[in-house]
Amino acid sequence: MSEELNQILRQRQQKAADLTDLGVNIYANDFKPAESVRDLLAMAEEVTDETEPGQGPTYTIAGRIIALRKFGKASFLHIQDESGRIQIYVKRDVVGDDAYAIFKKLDIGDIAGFGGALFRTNKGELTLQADLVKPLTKSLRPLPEKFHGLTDIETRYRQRYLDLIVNPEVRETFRKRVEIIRLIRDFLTNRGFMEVETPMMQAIAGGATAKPFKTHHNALGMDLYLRIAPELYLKRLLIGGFEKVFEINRNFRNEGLSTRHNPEFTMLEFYQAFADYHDLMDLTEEMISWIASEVTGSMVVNYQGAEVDLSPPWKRYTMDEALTEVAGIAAADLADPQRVMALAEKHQIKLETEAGPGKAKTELFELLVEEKLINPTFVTSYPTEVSPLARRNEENPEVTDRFELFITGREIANAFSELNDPVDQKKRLEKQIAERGADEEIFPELDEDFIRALEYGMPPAAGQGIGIDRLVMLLTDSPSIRDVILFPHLRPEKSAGNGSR
RNA sequence: GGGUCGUUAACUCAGUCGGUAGAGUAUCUGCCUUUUAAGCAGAGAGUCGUUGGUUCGAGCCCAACACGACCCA
Repeated sequence: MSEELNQILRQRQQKAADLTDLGVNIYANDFKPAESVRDLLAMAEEVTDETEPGQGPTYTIAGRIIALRKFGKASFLHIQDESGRIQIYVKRDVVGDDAYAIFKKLDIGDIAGFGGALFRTNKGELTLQADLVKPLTKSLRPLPEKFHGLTDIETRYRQRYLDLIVNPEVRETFRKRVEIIRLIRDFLTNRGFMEVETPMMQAIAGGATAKPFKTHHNALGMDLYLRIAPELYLKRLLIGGFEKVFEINRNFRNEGLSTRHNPEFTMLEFYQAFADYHDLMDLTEEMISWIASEVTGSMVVNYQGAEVDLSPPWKRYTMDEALTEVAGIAAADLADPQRVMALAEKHQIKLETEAGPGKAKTELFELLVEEKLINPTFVTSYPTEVSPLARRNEENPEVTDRFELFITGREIANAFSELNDPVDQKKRLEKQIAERGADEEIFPELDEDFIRALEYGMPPAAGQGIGIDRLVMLLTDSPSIRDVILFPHLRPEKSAGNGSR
């Protein structure tokens, strides 16, 4: 359907022209509301059934018309601003014939300002009786239906502005997201952490194992990569003498999309000198349970029908314990590298030829244990083989002083006591690169400057990453990561503009 | 990358066996000064995702493609 043939759009444009003919600026910006809807709702107690319409103090508010019931010579409407919605009563006798003629050209979706006093209707609803009507912005497109609203998922993601206008719970989710991030800042700042910004564009995409996005700097004539992690830069700051640093920002990974993955996602990473991974488990427990109670009012949250208890202390397993207790694998099998490899084969896990028992064990864990960890669970003692940046355990160098945190079967955080031995670090990164084979996820270049920095001496430290999007999903009961990202990635639609699907 | 499901009016959805494209909301017209999913009466509104095929005839059957959702890798 072409634009000019669409009846509704045509009618709206006609009304806009009619308003212009009546001398109305349909995109005026000369009305400053003195109150918000919230301010008016706060007056509720002062307004009784006996309050005479048109009497009492007057207020001015502005917002979008979201419901409209017109009679011949009077109308009721609801407007919505950022703080809420309130009913407005417009009477021709009160505003006058000319203003009422203008008012009658307004539609659901238009933005307007109103002034007047509060009263209560026969049904007791707090209502502003307008003595002033000021059109502010003409809407040329109809809003989605009032009763069923907007439910089409694709339209909700592509036209998030519409989703936000008509679905209050969506606004609430994104308010909570902002609140969660603010609370994280408060929590860490209050503990002496310093928020920093490190490069999003990096010449060598390090700090994680993932495929990067590639871009190009024209003036320097060089390729750059969007970062897959800020880790190696934050560690440079530890070396520089900042002892507690954190960064909340986007990481980019050139991989598939799912309900748990978006190509750009928000990550908190923080590093603390003279701390180890046990300190970070304590801190994480405290931080996430506190945020949950601040945001949801409780440490017990409901996620997609499952009850999740975030009150500390949280369960702590080594990976072997988790495999034994959750997946029922005998401890003796886990102690024997050959039996571990056999178990992996039995579960049809495909491994690279270079992969050893550490990798096999981790794959078994992901397959058999991960999704069963509903309540928060720290899993420690990750194999050194799969942890190239983590410090080896003093008693058992085959594993690292590392943990991952799982809630509702999903990885929420990853942390470790940092490896600060430049010789071991260089060896492990070189080994990873040498063995990468066809694995494009491993960046083929060693970050020599990072090794050089380590050679100056990095204080013993622990560091952690927390996936903010997944944390927000948990605390807002959202089933998909796209529900907590304002503008999630979608393929371009063929033609925007006429609401086509 | 594979599988399943979906795409019909601005929105939410029906559409039987292949035989004239339907409803509610929204919109328009008339009446209506305390309504709130306002009401009553009437009207208009469609490239049935796209392209091809089968057929006398396709929203419906077949194929490819596009976009999306979910599951799997």
